[in-house]
Amino acid sequence: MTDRPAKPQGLGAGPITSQLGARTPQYLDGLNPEQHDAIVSVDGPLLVLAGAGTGKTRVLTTRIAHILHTRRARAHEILAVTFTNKAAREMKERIGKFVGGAIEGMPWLGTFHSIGARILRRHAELVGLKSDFTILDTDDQIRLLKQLLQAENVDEKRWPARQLAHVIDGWKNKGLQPSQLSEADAGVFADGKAVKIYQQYQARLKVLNAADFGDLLLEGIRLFKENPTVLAEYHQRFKYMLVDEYQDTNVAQYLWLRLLAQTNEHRDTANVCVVGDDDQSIYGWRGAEVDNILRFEKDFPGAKVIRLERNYRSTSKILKAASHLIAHNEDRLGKTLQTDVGEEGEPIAVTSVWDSEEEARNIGEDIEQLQRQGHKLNSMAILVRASFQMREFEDRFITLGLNYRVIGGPRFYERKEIRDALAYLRIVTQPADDLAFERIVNVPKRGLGDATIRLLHDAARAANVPLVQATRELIETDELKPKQRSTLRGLLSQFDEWAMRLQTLPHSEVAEAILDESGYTQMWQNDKSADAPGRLENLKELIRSMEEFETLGGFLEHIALVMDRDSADADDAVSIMTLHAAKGLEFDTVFLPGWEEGLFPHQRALDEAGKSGLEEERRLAYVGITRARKRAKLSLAQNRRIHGLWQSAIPSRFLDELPADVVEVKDTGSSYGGINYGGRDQATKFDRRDPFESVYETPGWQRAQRQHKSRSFDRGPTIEGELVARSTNTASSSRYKVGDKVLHLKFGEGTVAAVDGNKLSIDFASVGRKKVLESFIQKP
DNA sequence: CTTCTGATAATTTTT
DNA sequence: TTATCAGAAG
Repeated sequence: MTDRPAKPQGLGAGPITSQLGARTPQYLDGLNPEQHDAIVSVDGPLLVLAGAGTGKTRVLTTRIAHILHTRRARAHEILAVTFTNKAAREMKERIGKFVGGAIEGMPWLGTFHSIGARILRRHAELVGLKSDFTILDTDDQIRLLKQLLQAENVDEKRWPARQLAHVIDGWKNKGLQPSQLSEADAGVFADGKAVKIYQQYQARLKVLNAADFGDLLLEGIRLFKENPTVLAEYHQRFKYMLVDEYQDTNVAQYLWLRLLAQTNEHRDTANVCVVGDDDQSIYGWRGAEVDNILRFEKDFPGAKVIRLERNYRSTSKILKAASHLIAHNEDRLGKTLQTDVGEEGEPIAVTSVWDSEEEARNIGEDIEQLQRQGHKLNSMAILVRASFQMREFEDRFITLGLNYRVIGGPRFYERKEIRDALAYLRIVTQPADDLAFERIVNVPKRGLGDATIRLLHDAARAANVPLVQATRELIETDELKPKQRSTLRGLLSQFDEWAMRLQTLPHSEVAEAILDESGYTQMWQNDKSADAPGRLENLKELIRSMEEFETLGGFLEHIALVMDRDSADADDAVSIMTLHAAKGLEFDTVFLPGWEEGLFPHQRALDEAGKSGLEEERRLAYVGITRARKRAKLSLAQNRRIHGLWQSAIPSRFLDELPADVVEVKDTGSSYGGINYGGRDQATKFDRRDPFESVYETPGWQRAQRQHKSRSFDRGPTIEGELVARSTNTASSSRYKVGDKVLHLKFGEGTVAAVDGNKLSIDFASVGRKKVLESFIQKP
């Protein structure tokens, strides 16, 4: 019996019942042919190329509903991976609607990391861990690496632990264990010691019974490779696999998936469906390989490819602008989005303003105006390239009394007080957790300083036991001074006491007691600083959220892996977030500020990844514009304060890449010059010049010239035929010397008082001494 | 051992 | 501009 409908459209079927095939299921109503095809093609490998706003999530969730409905597999036999918790949650909700609320049955729907952790815990002993291992976050990671660097006598100034963490993360993203690295891979870090320390780091993690984010996948790969029977178990379990945002997978994730999707004697076809959009790949810096999506057909021979190109979100003008922009990228599979909205809509507005303050003011006014016209704040969003841009908007909105909400700011669990509290919980449940112990031994202050800690460390290392164990032994000796000894003894007995209480009492209750009895709460109550009350509030919130979890372990897992922050969705508020955070969302009106060279495209992306970096930035721009349903409003500031210093900026090259006929340029009175579109007139491409001045004397031009010259000497990543403005110019020495008379755009005339590389101290006639960047001054 | 001070550095995106 | 860190003084 087949339930596959003959036609895409359903026949107005009634509610979904568990009876098979009686009618065309309702969930297949209202789909376009491609979507329908993507949903019902459940057997064999399938690649769905889903452009922005083409109903990707709908396809994914409906597909799962379809598999369930047709009884091809049961809920626990479907593996569905997403990148973010948000996406996972959304999918759960939507599937829940199809299936009628019984979502309990989708245990294998989640992020790569949460599913990786889940699998790893079941077989932890096979990779040298215990099933209750701790998941370390970046902070822990860095502190651990710091210790290892110290032990290796590496100069931390020159080779910061943070940087090493990046290097190691990079390896892990590529699926590389220390043993798979050769001398040649060591790179320059700390004179090639990186591999050695990576090895030590991994060993240390095992001792600590801990895994970092990368391990959740990397150790999973090792587990599957070394234990074919375990892998076979999952082969049997997962009848269908689905992957969201496939363009964002890194090598490790790819390997992990491929192991699970392997064909073998038990199955000759992999029912794996991946959904993605190469034009929305924006996580290359995190190790994502667009290649994965580009070579899917090779990996899975006979794979079916379906393109979703009908956009149900944006007006044709918005879509045209976005398509035109992204067409400048060379590395893409190529799609042609067509609008289904049937509305031309408003043109893309581009506003040039004097500085970032004015930008915030303008956008604030626009928002108020829209609000007066009856638009909800919830339907508007400001998407920035870098999080520091957010502050200006927040400031402005506070003075305006405009409701806003910041999405994806500092995560709840990254706050100091939360991490401290968690460390207490961790050390109680997990006595081997040295990192947690170190974090809280002297918080609040107990008179246990460096000297004492070092002693504990030495003892622990000598005996090769965790710190807590070493401490237990040390307090029985005279190694410690009496005062410290009794303090430590007291602390340890508290640990024991709390651990005991956890056996019988509810964990949230014990947690509260821990925070009180340790003096941690008191510490913040005594703190007179402005943010102390907020921190206490956060601690309360922490305890409250613990109540939702059955076990403490479950709660700790949630904290480690889930970035969920309760956002008060109920209020009407403008959203402020980064472009990265905006992926997958949509708004009627989208404000895109800061379209300036150096900020967007971001200088670092250009410096570090050259052309591919530029293309990724362009995809980011594409993502930004395609978030808009009805209105996209771009803006750029001619001056921006980067860190204390004013920098002048030139318009983003992306502005030149927009089709002139759907763009409407606005220029506020306070700026001079204008912007030029279409890029036909090269002389005015970076057009922000004083009308009385030659083009070739503008700072932007001069800077570009200088960069252009200096670049022929170093072989840093460059972009052919593009003039790349760099904000800093570390290599060359200054063109100026003390006593030179100079001219600065904002500060006017002045005299050079000191030269420090490319930074100059200048005494200005009008504003006194200021530090400025050489690139922003000129000879009068 | 703690606290204060001054200096210095660093500013993208995140599971 | 801001946060963080090291060093010196208490």
